[in-house]
Order: sequence, then C-alpha cells, then structure tokens
Amino acid sequence: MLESLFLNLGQHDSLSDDEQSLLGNLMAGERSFAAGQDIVASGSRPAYSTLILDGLAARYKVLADGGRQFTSLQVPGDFVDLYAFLLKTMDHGVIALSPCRVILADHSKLRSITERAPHLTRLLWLDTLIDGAIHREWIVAMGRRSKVSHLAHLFCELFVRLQVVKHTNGMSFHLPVSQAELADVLGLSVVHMNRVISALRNSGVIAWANHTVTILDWQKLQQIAEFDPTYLSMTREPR
Amino acid sequence: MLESLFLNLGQHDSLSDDEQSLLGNLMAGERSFAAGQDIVASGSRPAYSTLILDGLAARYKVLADGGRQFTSLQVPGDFVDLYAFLLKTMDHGVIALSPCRVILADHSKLRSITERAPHLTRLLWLDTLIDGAIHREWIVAMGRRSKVSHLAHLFCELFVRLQVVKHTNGMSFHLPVSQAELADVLGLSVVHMNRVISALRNSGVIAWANHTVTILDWQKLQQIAEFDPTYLSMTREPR
DNA sequence: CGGAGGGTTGAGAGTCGTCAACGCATGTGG
DNA sequence: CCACATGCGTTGACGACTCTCAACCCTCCG
Repeated sequence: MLESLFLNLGQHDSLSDDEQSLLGNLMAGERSFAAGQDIVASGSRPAYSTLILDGLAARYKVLADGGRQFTSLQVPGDFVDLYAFLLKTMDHGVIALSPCRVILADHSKLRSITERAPHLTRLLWLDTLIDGAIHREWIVAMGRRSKVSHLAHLFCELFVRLQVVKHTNGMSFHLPVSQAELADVLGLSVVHMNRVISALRNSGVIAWANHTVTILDWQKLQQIAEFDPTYLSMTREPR
Repeated sequence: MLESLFLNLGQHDSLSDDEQSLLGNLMAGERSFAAGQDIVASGSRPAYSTLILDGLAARYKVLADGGRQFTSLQVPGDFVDLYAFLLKTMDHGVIALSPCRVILADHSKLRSITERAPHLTRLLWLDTLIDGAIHREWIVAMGRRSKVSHLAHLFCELFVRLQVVKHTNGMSFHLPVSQAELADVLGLSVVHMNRVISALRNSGVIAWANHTVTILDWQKLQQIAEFDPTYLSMTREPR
C-alpha cells in the first residue's frame, strides 16, 4: 500500500528493510476525501502529516479578493504536509482535486524517527527539500517563462514525477483538473488559460482530452519548456 | 560572530548551550565575496554549506534567452545552500548582491549532527522548511497579487526578516540592489519595475533612497501587501 | 425539458514589454 | 579644470500580452 512512498523515497537512496518497516509503522489511519474537499485546513495545527496514496491534491492560498493560487500539485507518494511536523501551523490549505485516498503519520512518531533513525530522517528531510526545489522552479516559470512555456514545463514535471510512482501510461497521464483549476496554478484568468492550452495543443506536442494528457512529442515539449530535471534529484546516491 | 544564526534559529525554539557550541564547531572557514560574484555556482556539488554573516545574497536561475530570475533573497543568519547537504547538486546559483562575508559548514559535520543531535537537526530542517514557506508566498505573490502589492509584500517580508537578526534601523533597512536586480525578483522588465516602484513611492507608504528603504506607513504597507507573517513561523515553541 | 458546469470565442480595456531617449552622478584621462 | 564614458534611474510611445465581460456551445443530469 505504501508502494508509491517507497518508490518516491527510494529513488534518491536505498531504503533498508528496517527503514521500510519503520515507515510502515509510521503510517496509520487511512482516510478518503472527495474532489473539492479540504484535506488540511489553512490555519490548523494538525498532529499528523498526510501522505497521498491515490488521487491528486494541491496546496493553495486564497487572497482577499477571492483569487486563489495553487503553490504545488501533489501526486501519490507525496507527503502533502510533512513540514507541518515542524512548522506547526498551516499557513495554507490542501485541497483534493480528485477523490483522494490518504494515510496519516503521527507527529509523535515522526519525532521518534528523528531521534532514532538519522538516515531515514535525512530522506524525509530530502523529500521536503525537493518540494522546495520544485517551488523554485515554479517561481522561475512564473517570472520569466512565457505562459506556453510554463504550461509545457508543468506537463514535463508532472510526467516525470508520475512516472517515478508508476502512474503514467505510455506517454499519457491522468490530470483530473478543470481549466479553471489549472489557471490557479499558472496565475492566469480562465479565458487566457484556455488560449494558452489551445496554443500548446495546436503546436502538436500534446493532446488533452477526458482529463488525460498525452505527450505527442517529448523532445519538442522539453524544448519549449527548457525542462531540465536536475531539480527533481532523481539520482540514487548516499544521502 | 554567529550571533545572527543564533537569532535566526533561536527565534523558533530555544537553543541549548550544547547546541550553540555544536553550531560553533560546525561553522569554519570564513570567506568574502564582492558584489556580483557567485557564492555558489549552478551545477556544482559543494562539500559544505554556506551561512551569510554579512551582506545580501540571492539564489537565481538563468534561462536560455538570458532572462534571470531570483528565487530568494538571503540575509545575515541565513543558510544559502543548506539543502545542498542532501540535494548534492546545485540546480541554481547563489550570487552576492552586496559584499558578503560568509562562513562554511562541512557536510560531513552536518551529517554527524543529524546522527547525534536530533533536536538541532530538527531546527536546521525547520530552517529549510521556512525557506519553502517563503517560496510559496512568492509564488502566490507572482501569480495573484498586483505588482505593487507584490513589491509591498517583499518589503514587509524583508523588514520582518531583517528585524529578527537586528539589521533594521527604526523603520528603515538597507537594500543594496539596483532596480534591474529587483526586476529579476518580481519577474518584470526594468522599465516597468521603475513604474511600480514609483507608484508605491507616490502612495506615500515607503521611501527609497541611497539603497535604504524606509517604511513611512507600516499599517498601510501591510494592507497593500495583505501581509500575514504566519508563514515565517516566528513563534517560539518546542519543535 | 431545463439547469448547471465546463470549454470556447470575440471585443474592448488595462497591464506590461520593448525601443529609444534623456538626466544625473561618478570616475577617468587629458 | 574640463571632456568624455559609464552605470543607473526616469520618461514617452507603441505594440504585445492578459483581463474582464459577454455570449454561445456542449454534455451531463435531474
């Protein structure tokens, strides 16, 4: 059941059997959320962190004028709020974009891992660091890429991340979001988001129907996006 | 000499004398960089992490068309590349925006801290988590705030962060950057950056001369920025 | 059959980028 | 001391990008 977590953490360094069982012991209490439901509320102080087993979720903030901005997309095998273990207070919310199955990790148990399993601690720390690296890449995309390039970059990133946890199907992956939700990722209006998507579709590098993205020309998509996966740290080495 | 580090880490939870001496032992090898010099090169695999003692630095990425985007600003007491300890390969560069005095932390020593000092490890981890929280706030600012609001938010954030390490002077702080560099923070052209700055100046909430920002109306600045410092985790509690 | 929720398209206005010019301060060499 | 170059900030004009408002389409579902 924790396969995607093992795939995710294990891609960076090997996980010992002991560590796998520590993780198995850590995760307890499965829950389900419907699309549109909050998995973690902004301002709350959860006593556990949440791992996605299945589904797509996103972190978000809402501004006074009602504008919403997603700050990350979370796929199976991702801890959506591991940092709450130390940050304590959630400064943003986490919403289920599709039906989500999650499992919880008590902060008290996480704390005991930091006391007794330094290598596993470093891997969990690393997981949050990669989160940060993705944030930085998003900042670059928002600040200096064209909107088409930004979208292409997002698709590259999602494809690679989903591939790691075996949630791709050939060159396709499931992306259960509306264009309005995607607009809240790129920081665009719905209308313009639609035009950006059309532009990328018309260039023939991707197809998108039935909530499924198909990459028709990976080479060219990478090129449009200037995608370099270094920031995802997908090399296996001692950490 | 590590006063700003102690102020920075110590604001979140108390640092024991033992931990302070561990940190003192960790940091070794002072270096200086001139404004414009790279402190850490993109693509490198440093064997140490860098703490800023004095000066202003920034993380950045450069795109193929020459466009540059800063992904963070680093002030005294900040680890600019603590994450390199686990990420291994730098996926971006770090540049000194003003003359910088830094001190280094060997990754081997950091590793031994994770093996033997769990609480200090959590505080270092926390430091990188706050980095991530700042990134998320920047993403929101880039995506959904007006440019004036974004700039106001940046000034609020810098003021609060500099206050923690005692680098403010009343309602003023030193900001040794050109408008072109600031444009690379907000993702704007130099010309438009100039107009955004003028707008904020003309609204009478800030003054900016001689590389020094003075907040004339903190209340109104916060309001324009919709600034809520929760994400900076400035409460002291067990971590 | 009617309503609701997406997706798509057009038109007009506001924001932002580019090109170009000018002002001002500093510094350098004659 | 002056002439000139350089770096940075400022301003205007115009075109490109993006937003808002509005309409229309389609599918799904009660």
